[in-house]
Amino acid sequence: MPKPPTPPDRTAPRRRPLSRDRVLRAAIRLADEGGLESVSMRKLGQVLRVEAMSLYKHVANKDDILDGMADLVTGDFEAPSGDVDWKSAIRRSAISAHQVLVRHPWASSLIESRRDAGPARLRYLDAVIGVLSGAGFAMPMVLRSIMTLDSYTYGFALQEVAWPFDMDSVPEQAATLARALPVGEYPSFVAMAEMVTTAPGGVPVDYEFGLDLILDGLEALLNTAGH
Amino acid sequence: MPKPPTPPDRTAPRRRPLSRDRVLRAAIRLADEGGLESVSMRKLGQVLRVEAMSLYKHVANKDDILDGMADLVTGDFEAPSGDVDWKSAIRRSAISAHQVLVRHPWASSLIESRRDAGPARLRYLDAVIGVLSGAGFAMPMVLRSIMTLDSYTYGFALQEVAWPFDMDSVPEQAATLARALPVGEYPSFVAMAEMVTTAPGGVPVDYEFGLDLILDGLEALLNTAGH
DNA sequence: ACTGTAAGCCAACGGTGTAAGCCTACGACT
DNA sequence: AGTCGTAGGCTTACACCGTTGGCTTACAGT
Repeated sequence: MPKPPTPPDRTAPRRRPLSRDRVLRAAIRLADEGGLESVSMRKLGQVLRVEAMSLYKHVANKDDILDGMADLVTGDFEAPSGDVDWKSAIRRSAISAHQVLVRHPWASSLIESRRDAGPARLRYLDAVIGVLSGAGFAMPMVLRSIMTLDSYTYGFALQEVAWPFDMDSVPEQAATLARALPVGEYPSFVAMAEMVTTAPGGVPVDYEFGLDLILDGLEALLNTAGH
Repeated sequence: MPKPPTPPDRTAPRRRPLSRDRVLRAAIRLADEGGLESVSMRKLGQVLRVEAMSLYKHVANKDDILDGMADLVTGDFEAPSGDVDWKSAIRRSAISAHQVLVRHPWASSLIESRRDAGPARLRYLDAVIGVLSGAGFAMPMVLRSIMTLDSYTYGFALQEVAWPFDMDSVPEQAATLARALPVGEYPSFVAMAEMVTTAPGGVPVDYEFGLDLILDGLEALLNTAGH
């Protein structure tokens, strides 16, 4: 009788083994639900139905987990394609990155604060560098462009997720905020808050505004440099 | 004999009393030296020669301390002046903010992640809003401009302080980094690294590049809107 | 002189990351 | 078939963390 590799012992539920990838994905799920500070070794072990210390067989330490999480979500960024003009390629990939970052509110600060870039980040950076230098930017300019674009993207996502009110019910919340302020102390700020409360088309907080501002500026620099 | 309000008992060294401000400044000093994660109630009490629990007489909890730290460094930002043209006023204040942020490497992520703005931040925002709307920007545009400028500034500082190598000895470090990469895997990235190692005038990572890019873009929008 | 309160101290609880060691089942090799 | 190395779990323990609650002291005001 060809016994299966493991006897089907019903008492031992035969859970599938841990792996670095399984740990990282569980960590990401935890962070998505309860924020970065709610991912701890013990809670992680709990959702994986394993003792906390067992995680260390698949992961160096918690910092390694954070590195892995950062690189995993970076892997979801859509790398710029070399098939279209540089501007729309970069635009498209930047928007995709921004979407990923708001989907994982904890990711922006995490990625930016990691010391060494993981393979996914390297691959993404490599693609961006390739597109920009292929478009005619000199290397120092490529570096500056990337710094500018990345700073804006991560900074925007960071501000967005820390925004005091969720984007849907802005008006009433901004109103109560304005009421809580010492009267007359911040007149311009209050005027701004009032605009936010009464804007007909909703609040104009769109990532693409600054993105296009930067991209147009870069394009202008590219043209005048080669004029 | 007119006894002083407290008898000069030499055995009790008569340390000067705690205060919220003293706690916050000690916390900032701790963070400057050892990073944000080295700010703990116990260490804080230690440098203030006080038991950890005594801090709670002057501070609600640790989050309150973090809020206070964020607002204290925000108070060091130079608010834009209304006496010069809007562009150089904003430019000046943005550069000052950036300088403060690199002086306190932990501050960028902290300020951006705080939910409610403190008084210093409100005052700064109020001044910026005043200058921009005074320059002729419509309110929605003011909001967009601030979002863009702030995102860039905080994002840049964040990237800058997490930069793998300290800015002085870049070349050799970039060289070893490039050597550590799987050969041929990231060709554009390696080319970039080589540029960095051999750039004659140092690495062109300047905050002002992106800043001027954004400011020029805003200026152009202002002019075409009123054409 | 009494008394209320402000501001320090102390002990303890539940949480964190992780070092060290143990145990057991599996795969490979003789 | 028997042995053994090891991968992958578990257990214990330690040092540190933020914070609750209660205690004590010293000073200010009546």
